[in-house]
Amino acid sequence: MPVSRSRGAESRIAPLPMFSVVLVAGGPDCGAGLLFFRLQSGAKTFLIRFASIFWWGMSRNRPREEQANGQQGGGAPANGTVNGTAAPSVSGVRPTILDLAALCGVSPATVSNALADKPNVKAETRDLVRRKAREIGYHASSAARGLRLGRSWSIGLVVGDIANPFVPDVVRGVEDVVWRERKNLILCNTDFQAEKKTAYVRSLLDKQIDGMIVLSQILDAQDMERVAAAGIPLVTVNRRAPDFSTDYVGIDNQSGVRMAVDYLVSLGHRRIAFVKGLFRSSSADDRFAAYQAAVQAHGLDGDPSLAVQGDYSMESGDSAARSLMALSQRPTAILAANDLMALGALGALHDLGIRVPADVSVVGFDNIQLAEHPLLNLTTINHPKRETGDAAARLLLQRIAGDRNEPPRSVVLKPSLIVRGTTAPPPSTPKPRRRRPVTVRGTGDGG
Amino acid sequence: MPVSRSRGAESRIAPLPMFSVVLVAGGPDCGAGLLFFRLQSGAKTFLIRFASIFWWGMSRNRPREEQANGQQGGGAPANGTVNGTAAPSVSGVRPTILDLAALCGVSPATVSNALADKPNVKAETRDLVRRKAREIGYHASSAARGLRLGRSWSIGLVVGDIANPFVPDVVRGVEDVVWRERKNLILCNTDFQAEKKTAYVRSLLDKQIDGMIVLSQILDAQDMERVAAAGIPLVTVNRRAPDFSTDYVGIDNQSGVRMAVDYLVSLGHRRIAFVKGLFRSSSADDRFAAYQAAVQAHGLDGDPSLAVQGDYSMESGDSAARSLMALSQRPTAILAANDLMALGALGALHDLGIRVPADVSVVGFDNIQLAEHPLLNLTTINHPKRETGDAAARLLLQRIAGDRNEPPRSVVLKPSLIVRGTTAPPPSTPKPRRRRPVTVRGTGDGG
DNA sequence: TTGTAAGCGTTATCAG
DNA sequence: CTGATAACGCTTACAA
Repeated sequence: MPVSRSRGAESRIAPLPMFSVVLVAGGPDCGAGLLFFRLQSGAKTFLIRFASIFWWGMSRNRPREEQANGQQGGGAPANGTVNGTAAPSVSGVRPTILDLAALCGVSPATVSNALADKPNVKAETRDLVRRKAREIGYHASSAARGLRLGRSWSIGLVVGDIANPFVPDVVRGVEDVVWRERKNLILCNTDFQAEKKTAYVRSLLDKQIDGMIVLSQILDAQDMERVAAAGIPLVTVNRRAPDFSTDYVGIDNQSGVRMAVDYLVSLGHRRIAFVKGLFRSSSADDRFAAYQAAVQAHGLDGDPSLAVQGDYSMESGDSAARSLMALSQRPTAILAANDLMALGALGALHDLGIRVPADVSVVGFDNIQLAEHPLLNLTTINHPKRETGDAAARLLLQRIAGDRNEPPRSVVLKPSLIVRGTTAPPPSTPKPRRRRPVTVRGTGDGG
Repeated sequence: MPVSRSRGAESRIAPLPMFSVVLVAGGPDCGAGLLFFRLQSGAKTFLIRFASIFWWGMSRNRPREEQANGQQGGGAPANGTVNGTAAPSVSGVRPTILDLAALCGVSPATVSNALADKPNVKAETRDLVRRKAREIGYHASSAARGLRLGRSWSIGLVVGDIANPFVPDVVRGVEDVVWRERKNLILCNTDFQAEKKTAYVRSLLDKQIDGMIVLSQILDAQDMERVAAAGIPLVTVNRRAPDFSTDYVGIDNQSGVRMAVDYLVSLGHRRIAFVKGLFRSSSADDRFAAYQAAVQAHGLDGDPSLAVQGDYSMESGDSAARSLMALSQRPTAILAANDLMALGALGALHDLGIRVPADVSVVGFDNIQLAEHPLLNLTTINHPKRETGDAAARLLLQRIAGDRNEPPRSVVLKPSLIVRGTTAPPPSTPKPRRRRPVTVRGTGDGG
């Protein structure tokens, strides 16, 4: 079927090979004559719309059984203009609102209103539009809609390293909430590189994202300013930006660490080592400060060599443990600023033939999924990861929907102590308070 | 500074509270008089542009030192139209190409060309435009550009569960490649729910994504058709869609399983159990089929009760191991279709007091990050995860850039055996072939 | 080398 | 209740 015959169309249809022509919508039962064809040629598909012809030849609400064929012969010039005569146009297969309007015999405005469930459209019309829309598979272009409305229905999620076991759980929480509003998630993995971070932020702003969540990192001042200037709501997670106050979700690191130390002390430990997290991370600072405070509060051995620097990686936990065990006066317990380092320490101790928890106790922070594996069985502080993502997303959505001038809100989640198998009284301690049975998921120590 | 004085603007500026007015760009050294102001009121920021006034009062390329103030008094009607007189317009803070054009004293077309590095623009002009663009922080709206060009510079990544430790590594690989072309990643977490999958696909299509990667799942026929009809390149990973041939990245499951079985046999095992993956997953099928083939090839005990169903979760590995150990004739080795199940099995065996590898050997598949932890130390088949993501993204980008009619390509990655501490000769076997030196520390003592 | 103008597909406004 | 129309911000023929 040489559809490409018509005059005005040739310039757009280009050299057409053999096409199979299939009626997609329209026809006797559709109220508007033969209208939509699907052209298939190999993998390529086009949708031909005779939208304009409809306007040209027929009275608006004429019901059906029109001359159901032969129309494609009529040459016609301009295309796209909804008024006068027009040629069939070949589009990249997506029907537009104009198509749908023509198909239903209403104006595009009405289609828009009908689809948006605006009150000012007759139920009958609305149903017609909806039905036809489904029929031809119409979906509004989000580019067009975004351009018009200045929104994009997507939110940017900036993470440092998605492969860090802590991160995906948070992402999961975010996704869950965001999905409920049918917004999309744009995942930005910065590798903690300033340049990549900046570039991603720019890209997100160009995309007119509705909002942004930044996980465990800070944006530099300029980026923050850009985001603020664009009026994009921002929620920071785990790490506050200095000098900028934004909505924030975090965890009470202080009380988390405190619980761990308290628990260790209750077991009888006096020399408790700490493996610090990454430099310049506020959560790392918080946790370390809390450790120091707790040590002081309990009047423990404040030997500064008990605090060693790590970087949140398993390797750093490994080497931290080795250096601690090399100390002339070993600690009897190691508290790490995250689970990965605690697991690293566990590995090192195992290697060194030091028994856990008989010789040394180990406590982590985060409670990543594998921490509960029977062979690891790590006592740790639970960081509610999914809840974190959930809260961040909620905060963001509220901010998007609501007043942007309200003061920033914070959600600080509560950590909890999860006692597993890597903690016990220190060696040669004349049994202190009774140790809880392992595997119990209690919080706080029995005391 | 009562900027809102001018006539035509009032309808848009709305009831303005106190604003602080800051000169952003323009001024004596900018070639176009005072042009850009930033209005700040509380958290809200506006950018005021006198773009049109420029057109109205001044000759085009007039250099500088114009009447540098007092312009805002002049009432002016229409705004946005580049010709005649116009009022200052208040936009949601983003300068548009028109602003930049006016600021540079050139047409928007020239700005566009300059920014796109088109050859037909004088170097001088190009540099001017670029400089000014940076100065006022101009960035093209991707909605507008996307609308015009029908692309979006984002690619959809459909995963089942981002929290599965296998997934983030693949995502990481994808992100890495995609980022190089400055495309964004839209993360779609389907929870393996058909309905969510469909909805996400639709949403992605609405967004005019440039391409799509589907990880470890299949889209139903209708979704596949939609994607194909929209002409969106699609790469499937780990799992082929039946009836649709697409670009594909996977791993040679067969040879992976074969390697594992061969290795176990070489250690002397004859009763090798298999923990199957999720029903209806092609990779699970492949791996199970490969197991069966290998068992047959080696003439091993084909006892069907040695094959138990799992679902890729740790729990299912746990219960699989328990049921296997409850058999009257126990296997001497357990091969699991993924690491999570293998780890679950490890846990169960530990619980049951069965020594690994002394009593039973365990082999996993995937080599997730924690498998190498000294306390787990799981012998496994490495699945190159990052490379998988990398390859998928490459394939996709090539397809996007290149001819979409070329036949689909497949990349099948090679697995490799990673011998760690969970494998050894079966008990009471009069030393078979020499066992490889166990490179890493043993495991399974537990306490 | 630059400018003009026509869209891309929506939705909001306002008029019927 | 429905329709015409004007944006939204950009790119790309085509014209100058």
